[in-house]
Amino acid sequence: MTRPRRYWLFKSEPSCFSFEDLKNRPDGTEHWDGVRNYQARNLLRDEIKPGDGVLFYHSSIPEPAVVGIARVVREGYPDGSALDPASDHFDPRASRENPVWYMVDVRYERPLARPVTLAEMKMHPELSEMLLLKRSRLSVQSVTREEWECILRLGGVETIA
DNA sequence: GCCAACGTTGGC
DNA sequence: GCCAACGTTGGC
Repeated sequence: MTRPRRYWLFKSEPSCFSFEDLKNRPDGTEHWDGVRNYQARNLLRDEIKPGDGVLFYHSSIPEPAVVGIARVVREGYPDGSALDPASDHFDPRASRENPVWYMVDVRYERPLARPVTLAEMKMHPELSEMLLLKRSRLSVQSVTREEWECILRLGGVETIA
């Protein structure tokens, strides 16, 4: 297990797709599709690379929290759900020539020994600059190495060396 | 369920 | 290019 080069936080509503759901995938991987925000799209298309670390965050629940760690296993490629009229994420502007939206693949790595809640993050001085606390709606966002290590520590996980 | 924040759309 | 209207997200 190598140390990730860069770190990210991916949000998901567990009623839609949870960390457990990722764990239960036959190969532990999932296409991170359906992201429909340009800033997040740019990260998925251009910045997020295999080997990068992902904090898996559960949103829109009574106690929002980072619950586990995943790993990027495939870099950005066109999000086919935008082309599928049957998909909730269908976008008539997207085409094969101009995919508009991108996704990456992530793989389950490990749960935190205990979830790190949003309330806890808000109280921790080291995390006061986290994008999560400033731009709560951005569903894919960067995390600094210091923030990553702080959250793993709070979550009872030894830093991946 | 409410509401603030914020991204997108479209008229001008 | 501005900005009002509108839609969505997400914490509470």
